[in-house]
Amino acid sequence: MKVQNTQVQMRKGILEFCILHIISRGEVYATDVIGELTEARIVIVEGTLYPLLTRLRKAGLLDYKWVESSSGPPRKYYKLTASGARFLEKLNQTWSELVESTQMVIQKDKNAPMA
Amino acid sequence: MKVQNTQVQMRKGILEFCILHIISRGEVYATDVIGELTEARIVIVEGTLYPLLTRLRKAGLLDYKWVESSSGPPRKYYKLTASGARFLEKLNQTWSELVESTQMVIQKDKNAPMA
DNA sequence: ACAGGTACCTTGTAATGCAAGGTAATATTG
DNA sequence: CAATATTACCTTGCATTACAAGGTACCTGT
Repeated sequence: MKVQNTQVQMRKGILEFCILHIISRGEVYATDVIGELTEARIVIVEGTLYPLLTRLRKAGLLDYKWVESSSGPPRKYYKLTASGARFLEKLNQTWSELVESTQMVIQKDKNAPMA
Repeated sequence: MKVQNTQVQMRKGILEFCILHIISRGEVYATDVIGELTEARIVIVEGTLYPLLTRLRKAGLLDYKWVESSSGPPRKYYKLTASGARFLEKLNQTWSELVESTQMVIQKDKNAPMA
C-alpha cells in the first residue's frame, strides 16, 4: 500500500474545489490553472484537468470563450456561471466542515478533557 | 452535479487517514470507530468501513484479535502494526501539505500582496 | 515547407465511498 | 427450550474521479 495512492484519493474532490476557486477570481485558461495549482504545490496533469473542466462546463458551472493568443494557438478562457458561484459557496462550507471534522479526529488525544 | 458527489470524493483517502488515527490511540472494534467518526461528524456506513479495514489489514498496517463481548457476539479489536504507525506518520504529512496547499489556493485573493 | 512550441482532447485503468443485501453469534423474551 | 431481537461482521456491484498515456490542432520561426 502506497502513500501515493492515499494522496491521490485525498485529492479527489479537492481539485474541483480549488479549480473553481481559481476560476472565480477571473477568467483563466487551462495552463493558467495548472500554473496556479503548481504554485500552491498541487501538481496535476492535463489528463485530469481537461475532463474536469469539461464536466464542470457540462454541469453548467462554467462558461468559456475562445481568445486568440499572440504567442501560439487560441485559448479557451473559462469563467464561473451564476450557479457555478453558488456551487462554490457550498463547497467552501463542505471543505471547512471536512477539515474541522478531520482535525477533531486527529487532535483528539492532544485535547484530553474534550469529552 | 451535486455537492454531495464532491463531498464523497473529498472524503476518499481522508477516511483511511482518520481511521488509522483512531486505531493508533488504542485497540478498538468497528463500532467504536464508527462512533468516534460520527462524534466528529464524519458519518460513514459499514459497507465503507469493513472493506477499508480489510484492505489495511491485508496491507499489513493493522492486526486484530477476537474478544468476547459481555453484551453480544464477539468483537474484532484492531491495532496498528509498526509499519501501520510509520504509514500514518507519512499520511500526517501528506494531509498537512494538502490542507496547506488548498488554503494557499482559496485564500490567495485575501492576501493580495502575496505574489 | 518543416520543426518546435503551445493548447486542447480522449480513453482506459485503478481505487474507494456508497448502497444494498447478507450471515452469524449472543442475549432476551415468551 | 424455541423464537425473536440485538449486535457484529461481511460482500458485491455501482458511480465517480485522478492518473497515465496517447493523440490532434494551431501558431510561430527558420
